[in-house]
Amino acid sequence: MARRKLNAPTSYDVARHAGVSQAVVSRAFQPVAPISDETRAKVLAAATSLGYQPNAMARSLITKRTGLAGVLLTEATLRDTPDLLIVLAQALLEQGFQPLLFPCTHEDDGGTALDKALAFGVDGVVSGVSLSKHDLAQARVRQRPVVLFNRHSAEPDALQVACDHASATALLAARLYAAGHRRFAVVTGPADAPVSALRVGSFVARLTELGVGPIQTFEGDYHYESGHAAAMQLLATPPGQTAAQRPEVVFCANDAMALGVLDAARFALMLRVPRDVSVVGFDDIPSGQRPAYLLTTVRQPFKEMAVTAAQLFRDAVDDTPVAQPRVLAPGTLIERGSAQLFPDSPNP
Amino acid sequence: MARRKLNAPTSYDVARHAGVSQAVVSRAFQPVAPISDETRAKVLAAATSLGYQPNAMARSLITKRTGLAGVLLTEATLRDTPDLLIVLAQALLEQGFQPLLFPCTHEDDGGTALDKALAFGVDGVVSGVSLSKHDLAQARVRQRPVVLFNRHSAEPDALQVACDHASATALLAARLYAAGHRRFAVVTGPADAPVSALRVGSFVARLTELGVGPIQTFEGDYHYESGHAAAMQLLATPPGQTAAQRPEVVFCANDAMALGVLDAARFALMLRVPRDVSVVGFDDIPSGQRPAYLLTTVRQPFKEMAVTAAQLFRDAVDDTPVAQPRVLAPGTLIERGSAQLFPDSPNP
DNA sequence: TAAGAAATTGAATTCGAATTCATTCAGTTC
DNA sequence: GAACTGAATGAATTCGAATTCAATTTCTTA
Repeated sequence: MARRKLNAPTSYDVARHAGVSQAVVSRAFQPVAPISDETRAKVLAAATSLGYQPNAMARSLITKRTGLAGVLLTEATLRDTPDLLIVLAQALLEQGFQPLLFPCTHEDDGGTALDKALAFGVDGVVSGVSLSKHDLAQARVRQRPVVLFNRHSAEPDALQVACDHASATALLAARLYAAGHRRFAVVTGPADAPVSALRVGSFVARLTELGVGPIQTFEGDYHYESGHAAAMQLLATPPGQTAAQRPEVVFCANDAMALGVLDAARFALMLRVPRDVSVVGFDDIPSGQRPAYLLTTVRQPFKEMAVTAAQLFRDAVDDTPVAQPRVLAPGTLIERGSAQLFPDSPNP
Repeated sequence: MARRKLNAPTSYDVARHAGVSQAVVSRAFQPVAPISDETRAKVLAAATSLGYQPNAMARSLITKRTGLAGVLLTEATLRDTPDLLIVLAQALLEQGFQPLLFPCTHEDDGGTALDKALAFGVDGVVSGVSLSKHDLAQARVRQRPVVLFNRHSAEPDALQVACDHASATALLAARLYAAGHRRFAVVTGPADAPVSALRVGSFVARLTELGVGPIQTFEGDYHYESGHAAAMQLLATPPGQTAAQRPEVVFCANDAMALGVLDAARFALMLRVPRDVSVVGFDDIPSGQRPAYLLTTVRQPFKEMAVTAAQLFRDAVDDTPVAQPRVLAPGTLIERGSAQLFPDSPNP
């Protein structure tokens, strides 16, 4: 590899310029170090006049710190909830870490991404994709903390921040049942999506507890289109069937699919929502909030979750003992117009 | 700073394990280097058995390469067009660079972000925010190439990939004029947004050429809400005015605002779109494609732009001379249902 | 078979900042 | 004024891999 010259001044250049030793230049750039105020001022002046910035690689080589936070997220997450990346990046930045992004096409790309992140020397990782026991062990050996974001690990001392999907959807199920609904359908995310399993699993479990019979299931892929397809299959009234067999409620593992269901119901199947069918999603993405949709859904407190995750991350990187290694943030049911949530409204 | 121990094996450990010198270990990890196949195999075997990965910092220190690409994007871009980040990240990854994200709250945060990126030792930067001549000069001195993405610089040899906003909106203006429209309004992005200036400027210029009189302007901020507010002001028929003075067309600098205009027109002002008013946006975001909106808009070829930008980036980092330092990608008018684009449909 | 070319190898050096440790100097204390 | 304390400083070392260059081995070729 051809050696290329960089015109960046080094600490020696600054030292010469300021008439001090290289060690003093290094000390001038540390927040607390044995150096007099006047010397530091002199050095800093020389540094700015030369346009000097400490070389990150040389520094990291000795401090074992890069100031980088590996951020592992699925492309689905990036696409559907871009706000998450924004608030997470902001929160990490606030704690002094620069986010190094590892977009994962599949849920099981986490291990590869983690390896790459460790190879880049990240101080730790915030992972919104699943990681195996083995992956986590590897990070642990390397002394790199991992904060799981909306993902779970059996390791007892794993750091994790998640929305309490299960409680929220159990509550939702109870609410819908209390409103008089008895025929339910669910649209799941991909089979390997842990969050979808949690949301749908708890929803179905609660309904089963309540004595609701078989629940139709459609396996989607988190995308709008699969929600649309799901509705066409679940809500169409085939010849020989009556509307009385149509599900009264379609619960979707995320908002993107719920919007697909809504559009299919309204524009393709000519159903009235929520009179003919109630549709509920999960996430509270912006487009669901618009008058064209008014989607009833569950909101995840991303901002708070991101801030918590970043704090956990920093504490773990600093080896500060953390009081609460697992944080569950409550989801909030957002009642808008796409679902009948009260028993008084007559049901067809 | 307390020195922390990392349990990662070094090249010396591998060397001892394989019975060779450290230099040979180093060579075993380079694609082309003076080393025999059997030695390399032996070293690689020892390396995997120890779980060795070359230390990125030590390597960068000497090669002056980190494999990092600084990615500067505004939060508005991240939020409104999350696909851009995904395709850009993928394209950079394909060229062997890991994206280091610098989210910018304001358009003029670019300089700060660039400084930080250089301090982290990125091999170069892809910037979706404006950078001053001074910023670009600094990157140049440090030998770090900058690829401007949908941003412009007066520097003759600046690398840039952009959508041809101006041509697309000029064409759009002509199409709308030809369809018989004469009363126009525009909703701009923030005053300091260069892309908005380009889109709206060219749209207005073309209309002016065609002899269209004064065009109402509303300064938005790229968000849905400001589009909604714009519509309430531009499209409401105040007492003493007639609908004949209402704009026939509202062109918005991006889709997010156009959706706000659409919703306000339909749900707040009870206007029929496109019969009462035509609404056009720019970007082609997913929600505009849905049956609930069917927004007529201009699509940017993000995928192609991202791939081109990543190739430019790699060539620049490798000092490969680039044939075409400035690439303009054409925007495509996507005709859906929110605008009357043909003269034959009668105008009120 | 000897001389020369080509391919491998390893010892030593390098990258640039942080840190250790010995040294110097100013300021106290008795 | 001697002995001591604490703060500031600089020379030397360190981090871990890549590279240089001289040394060695192997392969050609006349």
